[in-house]
Amino acid sequence: MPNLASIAALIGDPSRAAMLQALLPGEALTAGELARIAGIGAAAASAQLKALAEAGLIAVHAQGRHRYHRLAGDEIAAALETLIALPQASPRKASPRKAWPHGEAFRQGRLCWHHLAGRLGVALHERLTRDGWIEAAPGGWALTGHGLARCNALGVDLAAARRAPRFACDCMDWSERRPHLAGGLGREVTGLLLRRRWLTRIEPSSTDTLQRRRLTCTPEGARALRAEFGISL
Amino acid sequence: MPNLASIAALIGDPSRAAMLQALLPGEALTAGELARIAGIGAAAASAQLKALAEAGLIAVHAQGRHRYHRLAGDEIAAALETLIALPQASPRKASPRKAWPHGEAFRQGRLCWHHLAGRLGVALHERLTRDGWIEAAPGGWALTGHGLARCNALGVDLAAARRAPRFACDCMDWSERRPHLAGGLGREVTGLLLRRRWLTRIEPSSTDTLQRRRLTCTPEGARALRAEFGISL
DNA sequence: TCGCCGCTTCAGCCGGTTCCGAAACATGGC
DNA sequence: GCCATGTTTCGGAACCGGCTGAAGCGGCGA
Repeated sequence: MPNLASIAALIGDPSRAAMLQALLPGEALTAGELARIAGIGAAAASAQLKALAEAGLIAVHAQGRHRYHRLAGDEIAAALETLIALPQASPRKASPRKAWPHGEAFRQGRLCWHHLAGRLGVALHERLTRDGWIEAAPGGWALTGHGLARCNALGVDLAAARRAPRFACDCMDWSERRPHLAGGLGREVTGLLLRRRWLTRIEPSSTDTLQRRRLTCTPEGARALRAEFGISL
Repeated sequence: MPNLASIAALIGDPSRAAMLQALLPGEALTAGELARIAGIGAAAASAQLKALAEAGLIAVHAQGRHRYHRLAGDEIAAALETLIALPQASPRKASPRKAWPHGEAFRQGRLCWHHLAGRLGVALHERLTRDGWIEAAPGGWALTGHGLARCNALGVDLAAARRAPRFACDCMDWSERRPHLAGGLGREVTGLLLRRRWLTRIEPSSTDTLQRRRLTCTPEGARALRAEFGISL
């Protein structure tokens, strides 16, 4: 019952919130990087990261003298996005559908955890279900025979996708209010789109966490998405 | 940018979190009631409620010497539910699909803000879209001609529904991971189901916020839902 | 009009939390 | 083996935020 307060309090600290936002694109960052992002010393960052890990919000992976931190799962990322989207959703003066302050480009395509979100993500999800690539299964989605063939043809690493805690499930898209594809399959498909440069990070080096997550479609990507998935922008 | 931290901090205080949870069923409560629920004095409660109202999380309605407080919108309720559902979603030991601690009955049907959520809510949403009661519209859903006729036949107060900030939109259901119906229409339909006693609150007087939100289907309700909506449990 | 009740404001206290610096530990390169 | 780098632990100080109690305001009923 005290879950709500304890978890929200954990997210509510400015330093921890900055770290969590920095992890939203899905990359794993070291303790030092996170400390710099949050603007605090290494000692303080260490303590905060320990608290986040103990609460199960982030996962830690030690590699040599570095410790890589990443969000613990899709649900965490989705919950963070929901909270970030909240202020927009409280229309003090009954302003209907106020423009998202970070611009339409952010709405178009972005990384949520490490799968595709925004209009592109929702469109992809819709095509996969409607064209029979995936079908409902206990706890999420499973590939159909058709989907299996198409994924193999595209070069999606299905083995990696199956190693994820969940193979394929929905993740609510706050900007579109419809689900997009999450889980291992969502991650692998998104990775493929990025590797093929059908989608590109707009400002991967930006210090602004929101900007770092923005995705855009390349010209060849637009053609390929139409040919492979039937998505037209 | 500091939205995440400020909002989460607001929810993160134990007293405020208790108040917000108490408001989740959608009822409006007075400052005194909320103070008692949170276990703090009237003075402290007043300050906290002021902060929540200024942040746009709750709406206040003065009536005589009472001040009624309620959640400011569907999005707020949905975000709170997402956070409450989080701990379940962090499988420390990779336990797949651990049972929701509050039991299956909570998953079956419940109030989210003041519309129907859980398996029943998702089933209703699916029938309404699939049977052509509602169709996609800018910012949410609109009634079709068919849906209009059916709602009028059932006695749904559409005028009240249209007075809501949004007529009909999706709200993500964390337990089912599919959308259920929110907005004014969602509220009015749910109100109708409760008035007709097709659904009933299981323990409306419980002090446990979660228990107060549980809904169950009466025998006649099961028959009616099948006849009117084609929903079979 | 008076008194009751709900709520708000104000001052002051108290507790918790976060931060930094110093030191210790661990790792990897030379 | 030694040093540089990354990270954690410890102690102490400062800050912030919430709570209580008393007083003030406004509505309601007698």
